[in-house]
Amino acid sequence: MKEEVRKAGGRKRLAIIDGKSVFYRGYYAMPFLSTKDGMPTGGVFGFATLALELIKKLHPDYVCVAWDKPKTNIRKRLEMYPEYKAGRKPAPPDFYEQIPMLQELLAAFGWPLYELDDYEADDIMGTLARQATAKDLDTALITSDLDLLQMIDPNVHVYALKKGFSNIDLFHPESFKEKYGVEVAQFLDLKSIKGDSSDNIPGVPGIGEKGAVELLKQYETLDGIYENIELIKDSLKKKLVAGKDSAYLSKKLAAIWTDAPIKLDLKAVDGSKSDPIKVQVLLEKFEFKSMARNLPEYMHIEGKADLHKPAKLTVGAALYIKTAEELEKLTLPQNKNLADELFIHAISAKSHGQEPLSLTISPDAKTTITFDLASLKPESVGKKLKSYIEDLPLVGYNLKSIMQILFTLGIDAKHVEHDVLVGAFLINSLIREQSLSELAGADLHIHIEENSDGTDGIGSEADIIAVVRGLYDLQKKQLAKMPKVQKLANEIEWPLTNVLAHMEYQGIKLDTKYLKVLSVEIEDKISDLTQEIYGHADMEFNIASPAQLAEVLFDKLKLPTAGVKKGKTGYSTAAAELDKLRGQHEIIDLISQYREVTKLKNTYVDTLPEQVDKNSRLHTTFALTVAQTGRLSSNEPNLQNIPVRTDLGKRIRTAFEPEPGNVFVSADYSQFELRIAAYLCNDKELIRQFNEDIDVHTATAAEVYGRKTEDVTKNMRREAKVVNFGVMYGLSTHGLVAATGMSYEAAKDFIAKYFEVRPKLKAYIDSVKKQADEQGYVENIFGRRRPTPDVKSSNFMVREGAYRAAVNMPFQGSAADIMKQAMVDVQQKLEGTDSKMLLQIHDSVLVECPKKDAEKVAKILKETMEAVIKLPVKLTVDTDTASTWGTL
DNA sequence: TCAATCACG
DNA sequence: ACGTACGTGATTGAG
Repeated sequence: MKEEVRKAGGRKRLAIIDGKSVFYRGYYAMPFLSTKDGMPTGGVFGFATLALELIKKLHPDYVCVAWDKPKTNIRKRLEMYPEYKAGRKPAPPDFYEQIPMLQELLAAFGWPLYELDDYEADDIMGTLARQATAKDLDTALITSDLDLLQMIDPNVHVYALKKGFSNIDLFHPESFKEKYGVEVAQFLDLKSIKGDSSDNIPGVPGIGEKGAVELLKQYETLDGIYENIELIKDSLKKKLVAGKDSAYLSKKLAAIWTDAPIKLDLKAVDGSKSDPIKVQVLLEKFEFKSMARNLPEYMHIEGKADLHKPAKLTVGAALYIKTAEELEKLTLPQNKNLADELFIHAISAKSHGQEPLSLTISPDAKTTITFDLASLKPESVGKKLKSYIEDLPLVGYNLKSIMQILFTLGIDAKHVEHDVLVGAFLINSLIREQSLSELAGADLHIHIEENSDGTDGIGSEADIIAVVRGLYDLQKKQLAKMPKVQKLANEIEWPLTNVLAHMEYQGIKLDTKYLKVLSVEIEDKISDLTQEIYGHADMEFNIASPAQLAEVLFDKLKLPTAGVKKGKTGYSTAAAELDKLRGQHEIIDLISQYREVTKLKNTYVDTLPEQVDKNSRLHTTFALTVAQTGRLSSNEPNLQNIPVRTDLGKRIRTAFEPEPGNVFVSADYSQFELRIAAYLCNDKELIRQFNEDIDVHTATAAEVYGRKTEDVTKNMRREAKVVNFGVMYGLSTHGLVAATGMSYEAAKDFIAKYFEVRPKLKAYIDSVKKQADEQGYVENIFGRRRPTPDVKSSNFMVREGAYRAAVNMPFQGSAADIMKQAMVDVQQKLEGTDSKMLLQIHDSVLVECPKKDAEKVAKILKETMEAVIKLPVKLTVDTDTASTWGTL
């Protein structure tokens, strides 16, 4: 495995940034950069770019920023030479406008900014560098001001910004000499002769860099030159004599003072105090999008491995078992006690444990044993390892998938100690890449080349185990600081792993023959619809192409575009927009039908049968690390969005069937999220209504309209229902209009009234927004966190969207985790029976069981799910039994 | 690879 | 002035 560059000798490194000079570079490099609101951001951008480069490349342990205090910084030098830095133009106003942003950014990085009266940034940097050397640190000075080159020594290097700001020149003693032709120690002498026009330092008039270098090569120092002045040829001598005072003044002026009244406080400059979330939030706010996206890898997250060195991994001796004899002879290493973790990894050619390839176990850091499952007999490996693996607490990456490989060996491992994939997500759900090598790179700073096929480039099994071990150690520390999240992991996520593994492995049977018949039937329907549509359009076109369809509707048929939404590519033809045109032309309804039918055919009827196993069962994968709220998601195939709303949809569901002699039992939470909302905001009236089985939508309508329950019309109830759900999504007036067709005024009134009736709900929503603002994340009942960086966005849409998502999280997320807990409890109750949980669809579960057990199972489901958590508001579960999924 | 669309909760 | 419901995944057309 490759390692990042490491500092020689492992000395700690201090980076001191010349804040203003870096800022200036950015400011002039990107003069027109600004946010959408017109706030100039060029300087901040430059600084941020450099800051991230710095973290990425230098891995500093300590960081601080030196700042030229405007006006007073050069007071002392002016006493010596009133012309010092004369001719400098004052910074333009939009430069200073950006300073508050810079300060915010520095606060997020946790980097202190030092400025002093009478001392320039150079002096502050020089002083701190000297003190750092005394403390045995390496120092990196980051600046575009070459004066600092005089500070270079074996422990102090200068990183000089060239044009732009990601282009950096490193100066150490050798490179300095190479570039200037003199030693670092001669820097001041050089400058005292050649001067510096930018600082208005005079030097010796008439002698430039070339002449100065020649003189210094011969006489070494300024003093040396004047001591030997008689040896110098006349023309040069004349200039030197005339400029003697000027030369010595220049030397004094250019000298950096290393005695500034400041003390290097290592605690104050500790670079590990950076708050990556805050930094990300700010970068988003400043609209440095790609910078914000590419951040986490470089950033130091509390508890992570030190940035300057990759985590130390111990790669154990690898034992490879590939023959029956070797398996026979193997003595399994005994753990000292049963509490010791067993690290485990397994690979199969296909998902759900099919065609297993290898299994690796590692009881301690020195030992890894890999079993070649492609050549060994599954039963013999299972026999050897079953009780060993089942008894030990397991640690691995994606244990849900590993468990299914174990199933093929007859091993049912239930004891999860920690899963580093799920753990990484619980700690920070914003991680984008979740492969083991990405996690190793981002969190352990171990960089692994990806294989060309995109698989993990981690070579041997022993390496994989070492990485898992490293991530486990790290995440344990991180979770120790998030006790609620650790509890959530222990009590819900880890036990759920085995439950989901069984569900995925079990699969659900599909009547593929029936779907083939249905497919043909739909084909006829589609060709009929197609011909009719072509007839109306008086031309043939691709109905499935929104672009072509819009052209036919709005250009050819001249349907009115008033009120129709426009996207980037033109007028929208989405169902909601087509609805607005319904009645204007017969073609609209035909297109809607065409859409429904082709969608269902392409997505379900034709594709699901292709995905069944040899027993005609479909195996989905439930993802634990996708949905930001903590919900499960389902993919390949997605069995959480099988149609149900239309007739054709229900017919598709009938293709899902139990084995002969079995039935399906379903159980779903009624008004799941709304009940949780009632609890979370502690609205006594809403809680009462739920607990007394009152129809909450009707009751809400009655309250809002100030009527008796019996006077609530169907339409009023409908509106109330829309709002009841809408508030959990951060409903707006516009949204309500879109959903109900109410007038804008009526919708506004309704919402105002609604919150008058439910002040607690309003207060709760506001408190969640405040949390999102202030702590950068929101959490659900169990302490699961959702980071909310976008609430700081300066983009109205992004920001408001982030607030809505934040508000929704406690509702959707609490429901999600209650359901997960319920599944763990249900599984435990069904353990050892012939009843199998097959699917979870957010607020419901589907169980397959023998016909005779149906009633008993329904009772278990209802009782278990209702009792999963004790809340002031009652959770109600409805159950149903049927012989296909479509007839539930 | 992205945007649009639509299936579900 | 902006222009919306929250959370997903799969398919399709088009660049």
